[in-house]
Amino acid sequence: MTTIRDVAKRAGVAPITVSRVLNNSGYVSDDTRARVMVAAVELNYVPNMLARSFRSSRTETIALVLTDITNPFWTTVARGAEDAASAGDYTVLFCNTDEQELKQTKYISMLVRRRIDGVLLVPARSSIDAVQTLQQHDIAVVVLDRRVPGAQVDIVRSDSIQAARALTEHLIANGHRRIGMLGGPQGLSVAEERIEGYGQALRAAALPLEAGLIVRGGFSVDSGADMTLALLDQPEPPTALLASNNFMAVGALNALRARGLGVPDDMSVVCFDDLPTSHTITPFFTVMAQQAYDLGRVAADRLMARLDADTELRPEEIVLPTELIQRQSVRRVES
Amino acid sequence: MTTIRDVAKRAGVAPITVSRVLNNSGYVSDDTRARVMVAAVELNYVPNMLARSFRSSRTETIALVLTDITNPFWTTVARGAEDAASAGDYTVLFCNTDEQELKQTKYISMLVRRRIDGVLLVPARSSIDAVQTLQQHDIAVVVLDRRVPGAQVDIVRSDSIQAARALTEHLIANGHRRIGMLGGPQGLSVAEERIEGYGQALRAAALPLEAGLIVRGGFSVDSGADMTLALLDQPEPPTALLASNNFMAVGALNALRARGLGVPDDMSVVCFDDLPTSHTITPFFTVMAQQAYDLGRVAADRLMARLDADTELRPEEIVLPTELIQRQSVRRVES
DNA sequence: TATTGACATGGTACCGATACCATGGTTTAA
DNA sequence: TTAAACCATGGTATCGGTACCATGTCAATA
Repeated sequence: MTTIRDVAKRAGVAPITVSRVLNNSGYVSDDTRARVMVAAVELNYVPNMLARSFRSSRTETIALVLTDITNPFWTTVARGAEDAASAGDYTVLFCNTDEQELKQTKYISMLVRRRIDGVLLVPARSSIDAVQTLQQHDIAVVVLDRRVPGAQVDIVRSDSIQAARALTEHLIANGHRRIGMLGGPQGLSVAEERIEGYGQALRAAALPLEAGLIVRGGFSVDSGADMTLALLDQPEPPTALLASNNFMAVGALNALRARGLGVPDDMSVVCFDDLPTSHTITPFFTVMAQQAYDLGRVAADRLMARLDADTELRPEEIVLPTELIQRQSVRRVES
Repeated sequence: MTTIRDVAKRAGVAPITVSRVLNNSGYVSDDTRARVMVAAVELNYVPNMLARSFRSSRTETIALVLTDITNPFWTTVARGAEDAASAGDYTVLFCNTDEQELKQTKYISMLVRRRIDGVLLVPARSSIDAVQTLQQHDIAVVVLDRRVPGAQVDIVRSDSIQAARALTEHLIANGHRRIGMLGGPQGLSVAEERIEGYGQALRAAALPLEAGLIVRGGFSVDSGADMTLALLDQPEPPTALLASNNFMAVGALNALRARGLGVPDDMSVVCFDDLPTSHTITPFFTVMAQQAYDLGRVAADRLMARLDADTELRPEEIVLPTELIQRQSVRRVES
């Protein structure tokens, strides 16, 4: 394997000069630069990033720690982050936590060992530990999608309260009075906020907030189905459901179908997070779409800004808008 | 930042002994091991993988170079690869080529600079260059999904010819005589093989192979729509379509819908690669499903076997079975 | 008893780049 | 004219681990 020294010898300069040429740092005359370039090409020189990173302690790598890459919402976020990082000459490492704190801890410690430059983190729980561990090791962090109480950290997210409120109001405007809420895990900020927004809309419409209409579970198809069945088994079931994400909504649909109920005829269903039109054959759900691609892109840009900044940046909160897309899963009822 | 030397000093041993403890290599007495462990914990020692990788020239990292992570087929492959790699203590780097050779070249060169241990490669074109570049730099390669003519390399793939033949036979068995083939890009082995299997089925059934019924394009929704329109504009359009992947099939559906044609009433449609049930609300397409998760898992396992092997392994071809899943997109016609 | 090999530990060099400092020459400003 | 600032290049140490080789103990074996 040819090294910087081989190139230096061939070009008749010192290794450090080759380094300067390759990194565009310091002063190098055009003549020397050309000679070095030629020598490098002739020797088919490939820089050893390990050596460079080791010495300079910059890996030019960031990590995206998220919950589940198989959810198209996160896939899109990942794509946005990768495109932005790639444009800034950073490489992205993806880590799936499956919403499990243990996996998250394992990944975080791996990232610290690797001396990664920065992390885009979707915290598995809203615990502050992961953020602190990273910050203690001087690794830049941008949190996505969720708040981390008490942490001094950048956050890029959508306005969940407002979005949930708008979705709920849409149902109310269509005459629904008993709306079931399929909530996310306890203690997760997005989950709490969506429930909060739901509550705000009910209060604003002077509708009763029934605890029995709010159920909680994970962001998965199975959980969505379970929660739906629980709501259906109530003495007075809701006429509409608000699912905290796309997978839950699909689960709800499955559960309703199993009970012989149709959407929207027997039950209206709305949810967060659209499914890409390339996947769903017939776009069907009325959804509150988050700008998934932008979420990833903006977060990556912020992280890189932080990495390239000369001075420490003040933590910032960036809130992206959401968009209500009306389709066929809501029926107007008489109220 | 505490180093191995700090730990050694505290434990009263030589740095190399600490290294032995941390890597479980060589002989270390239980007593010494315990002392070192304690010292490491007390000092909150975090190994520097950069230094280790630099010296040992093993990064414990593999890359998955694929065409488009937003296609759920590839997402699933990625998940399979990551789970397997993770179990073997390897980290995975994902790279999207979008089927563009330029991007692929850029990524490959980045991976070489990073001295990655191995690459799972879905070649953007069936060119041998990428494989050779990697092998020249002593980076292990396993090719996924596609053949690379002339390359001495492991391949993990499904049997496309057989699968396409079976799909076509399914259409023929349902009375279809004029079957349109939405083919993939020229020169891509999977694309060619699917067309080949289609042809075999026609020949076996003594049906004419009309060149006009075979169109080619990319593995995208838009391309699927374009190809479908081209077939519809023929003097005697087909009664069934075979799409070379899931996205093309969605595109076909869109195009048919735009022309006011229904599936399966006016046109039967089958395709390769299922869409996950968590995404599609109503599984609809009759598909030839590949074992996407296993494809990734098996490939990663093979790559790791290659990396851990003492001797050079002979290139192997691993072919995974596919499964025909019948749903609602095929209509029986009178023949 | 002598030899062998498993066990346990350490010394030193080195992986390939860059940080830091030093050295001249040339140009510009006071 | 002289100091300061810029330009161009090099020497050397060093980042934090591991490879390689050396050394010594002790039990098993011939």
